[in-house]
Formats: sequence, structure tokens, C-alpha cells
Amino acid sequence: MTRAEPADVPGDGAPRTTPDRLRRRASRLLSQLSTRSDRLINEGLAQADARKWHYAVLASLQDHGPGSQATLSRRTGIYRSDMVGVLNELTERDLVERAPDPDDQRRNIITISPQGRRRLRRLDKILDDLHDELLAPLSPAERDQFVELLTRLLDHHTRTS
Amino acid sequence: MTRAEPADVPGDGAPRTTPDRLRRRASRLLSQLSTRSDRLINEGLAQADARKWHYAVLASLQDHGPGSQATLSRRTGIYRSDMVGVLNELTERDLVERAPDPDDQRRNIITISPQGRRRLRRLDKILDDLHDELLAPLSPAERDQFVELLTRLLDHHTRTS
DNA sequence: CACATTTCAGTGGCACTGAGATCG
DNA sequence: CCGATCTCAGTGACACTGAAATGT
Repeated sequence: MTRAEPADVPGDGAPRTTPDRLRRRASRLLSQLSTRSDRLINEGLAQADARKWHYAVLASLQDHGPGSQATLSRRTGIYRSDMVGVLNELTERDLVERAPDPDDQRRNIITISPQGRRRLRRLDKILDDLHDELLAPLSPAERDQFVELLTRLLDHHTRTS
Repeated sequence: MTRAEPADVPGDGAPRTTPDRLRRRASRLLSQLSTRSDRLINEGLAQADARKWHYAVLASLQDHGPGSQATLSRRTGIYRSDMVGVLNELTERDLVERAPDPDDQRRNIITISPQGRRRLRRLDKILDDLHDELLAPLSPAERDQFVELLTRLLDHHTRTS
């Protein structure tokens, strides 16, 4: 039973190289940092009466053109069932328009409004600042590297699922 | 079908380097990847009747020695209120022991049991494999880089809050 | 018939709040 | 009285499920 294992315990002795497995697990770093990031972004956007979903939908409409709710759902990663509520909020604020598709009566076609474009520009600025805060400890090159690594990982896990 | 015209950049803005702002926002990459990662880890650990919190607590006890619930909470990042439930699950499985602190009647002192150590070794192996899957697209050097960047960001945001 | 789309009601894990009881 | 600890009840955002209604 009592094996001479890594039975090192606290306090008194010399600390080993890095028994600190907890802090090195990428999954833990990822989820903890994501929590912080989400809070930062949400609080920042809340001051402009917006949520991150608003930005995602508006940016998708601006960059890739109008689309059905299902299309938007795929483009933004927002779940189809949740897209309803997001679009309700956006139409309430007159940032997008929801009109039935004449070619396919099941669908709604969502288009961004001029107000939506204005709002998007504002949100983009806010987000630039928030990301500056989020990535503050990293140099510009490191920020690119970070985004690149995240992108490759996410791409891999979206294609293999 | 897809009659989405490539929405040319609108008259108001100069075309950015990439029109794909959505996919370059670190906050979005972070939260989406974190979701995938969490699912991967949780599903993997579920097959061993474990959750990631179990690992966090056991690893903290092994690496830093016994502690009160509040101490463990600080070390693992698990919220004080949620620690109760986690420790209930761990004591049910005889992986830790919860005993009142003779020096301070408010506290419980949590210690890892031999079974807990065995379990921790098993979970560590499982997590090694899962992280191999999580970080599959990255070279060993890139994995280190990734962990290092995450660590610096997380440290920055834990100290400045 | 199959399939896709929009919508709603609900689930479960999670970070977190608030408060009560106990104790230093 | 102040503050820390443990505990429980509850909140809110989120990803996701399941199913109904409607249409292709």
C-alpha cells in the first residue's frame, strides 16, 4: 500500500519542479479564462444595451449577407432554438428585419437595417477595446499567435464532430 | 438554395484585412473552444464516474496537502458554495475524508485517502489522453506555447480583479 | 413519405448571490 | 461586534433536447 510514490506533501521541503498539474491542464486554463473573458465582454456590452449574440448576428449579416434563421444559426454558432429570442431582441431594437421568404414559406429572411449597421460599428469599437483589455499581457505577435492556435483547435474540433 | 450574395463591403467602411471578424475575435474563439473542451473532458471523465471537479480537488490535496474547504475552494477555483456538493460526492466514494479541525471548530479538514490517490492516478491518465485529443492539431512546442499564453492571460485577469 | 424550418417548453451544468448558523 | 467558515436555497446565462406546427 504505502508506496514511495510522489508522496511529497506541503510546506516544509523544497518545492519540486512543478507538481502543479492543475495549473497546467489546458482544459482548466481554457474554461477559467473563458469564464473571465465572457464576463468581461458581457459587462462591456451591457453598457451599450447589447449582448455578444447581438454582435455575432449583426456581424454575420454585414459580412455574409442576409440569411434565414437556420443559416444564421450555423454561421454564428448560436443554437437554432435560441436564435428566436436573439432575433426578437434585435427586431425590437429595429436593428434587423425579419421577413418571410417568398421562395420558401418555412423561412424568415433576416436583413440588417441601417440602424443595425450603425450599432455594429459601435459594438466593433467597444469590442476592440475589450479585447485590448483581454489580451493586455500579450504582444501583438503573441496575440496573433494566440488567435491562430485557437482557430486551429476550434476548426479541428468542429470538423471532427 | 443559397442565394446569399457576397455582401460587398458597405460604402461606409474601408475593407478590413479580413471581413471575417467573427472568427477572429479571441473572446468568441475562447468560449466556443471552451465549450468543446468541457464536453470532451466531461464525457471522458463520466466514463470513470468522475467529474472534472473531482480531479481538481484530488490533485490539489495530493500536490498541496490537506486543507479546509475554503482553502480548497481557493486552490481549485471551485466556488465555496459548490465545494460542499463536490466533497459530498468524494466522501461518498471514500476518496477523501472530511474531519473537523480540532484547532478551529468552524473548519473541516479534508484529506485524500489511499483510494483517492489511486483514483487520481487513473484520472491523470485519462486526462492525458483527453488532452492529447484536445490539442491534437498542435505540435508539442505549440502546446507549450498555448499553455503558456493561457497561463499568462489567466494570471493577469485573476490578479487584476 | 422524408426532411427542413421556426418556435416553445424544458433540462442540466455552471458560476455566483444571499442568508443563516457556528465559531474565533 | 467583526469576520471567517460551512451550508443551503435560489438565480441567471448558456448549450442543448424534444416536440409541435408548418411547409417543401
